[in-house]
Amino acid sequence: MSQATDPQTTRIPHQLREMLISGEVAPGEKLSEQRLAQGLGTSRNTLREAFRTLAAEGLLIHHPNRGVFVAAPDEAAILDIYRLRRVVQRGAVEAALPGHPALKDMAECVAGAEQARGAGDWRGVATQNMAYHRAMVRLADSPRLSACFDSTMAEMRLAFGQIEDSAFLHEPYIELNAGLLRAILRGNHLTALAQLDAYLNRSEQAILGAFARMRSATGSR
Amino acid sequence: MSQATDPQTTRIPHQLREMLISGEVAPGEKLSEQRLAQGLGTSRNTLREAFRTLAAEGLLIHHPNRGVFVAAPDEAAILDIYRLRRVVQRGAVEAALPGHPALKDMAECVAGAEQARGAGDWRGVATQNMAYHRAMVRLADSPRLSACFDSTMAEMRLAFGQIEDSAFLHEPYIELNAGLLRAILRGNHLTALAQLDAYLNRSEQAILGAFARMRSATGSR
DNA sequence: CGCATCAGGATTGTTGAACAATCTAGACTC
DNA sequence: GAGTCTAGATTGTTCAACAATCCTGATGCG
Repeated sequence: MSQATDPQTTRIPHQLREMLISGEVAPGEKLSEQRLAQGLGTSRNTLREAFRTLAAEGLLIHHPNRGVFVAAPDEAAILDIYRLRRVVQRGAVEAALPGHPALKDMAECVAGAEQARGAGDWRGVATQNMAYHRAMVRLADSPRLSACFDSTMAEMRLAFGQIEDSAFLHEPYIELNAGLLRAILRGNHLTALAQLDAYLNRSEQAILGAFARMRSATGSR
Repeated sequence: MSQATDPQTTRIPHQLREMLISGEVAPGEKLSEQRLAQGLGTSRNTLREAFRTLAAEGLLIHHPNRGVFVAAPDEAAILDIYRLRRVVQRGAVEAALPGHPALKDMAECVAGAEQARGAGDWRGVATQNMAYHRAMVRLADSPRLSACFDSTMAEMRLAFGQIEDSAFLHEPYIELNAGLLRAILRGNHLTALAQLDAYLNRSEQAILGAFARMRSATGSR
């Protein structure tokens, strides 16, 4: 999957991104230049270039003179992300045209999520759910908007990495996603928007709740 | 204004960004590592790190093994940017709450634009216009959404850098901006949305028209 | 004349070493 | 126990070098 085509310049950032969204490195963790460069088989300078790319995407945080850390979105970040989602995804639904290719992608994500649920693969459900929403944003036919939304969704992955990523955080949304898609396909934008709001509110609450439980379980800060 | 605090790591990208949005380097121009590093008083490696940051923001384009170029948004990019603007700015207007601090910023931009027009400073009018719209997006209270919008607006600067940046590309919008702000302050969201659409359509057409004239004037491609 | 081929030079990609600047951790003092 | 200080580790930054790639112009052919 991740082959060496252009090598290094493109491979290292890709590889790093994979490590981040797969949870191979934990949110908040410090990434040592020396150690990581050795681990990736590259030099410090090349790795630092990749750091800049990922930092600009919001996946890494650069503290001058202190090092780079895996982003660890907190409650404020979640609120921010959902404010963004409300704006972007509402816009996408309103822009939806019948027969748009992204609608097929969304349908496939719903099917894929159901299949993953059947296999008890909650991580797969989460992945399909994210793919579903990214496909939804593609309804707006704006690569720039999609790019912005995609990196925001990658940040969400880092949020999930901090909380217990259990089933009930994903299971309820399979049905909501399916219903929302049906409303869009039916051309019923009002219903679709209402269902989108319902999804976003419920999802946001669930994540914030998980954060609250984490705070009270482990040390406060 | 641009002093050396954290030096280098933050100064070089800032300085580069200034060069880009000020038009000191032309859209499409190739940036030689050796020459630019010397000009900025830094090393190739440090400059390359800055390149990565700016490339992630969309201001520079990185062609592997060929070099980095100043982004030169074309017609497709303009269409894309305006699709994004429609989604984001509509969302911001809908989210606007009475008394929001950004409303004062918007008012100041309108005043600033009128003043610049009085002085015949069209570049100043353009700057105030952009600041106005960025303030509008701040109505949504989402730093991430604002960051996305801000870098998109920076790209617009590069678009203007390619066309004749004459008065009529900016003058008409001072009034439209003022009217739109009044509608928001009045709490009349429907009128505000209508005026926003009017602004976006007119502005988009004007830019695309300028592009068309440029194409027919200079060589096609 | 147009076009393919092919050096040669220039530029980017990438690394390793080195040193300055800064931070971090642990020892020490009071 | 709190504050201070030193030593070590890490980041910031540069340089020099070489491999890989691209670009330019010259050459030769049809």
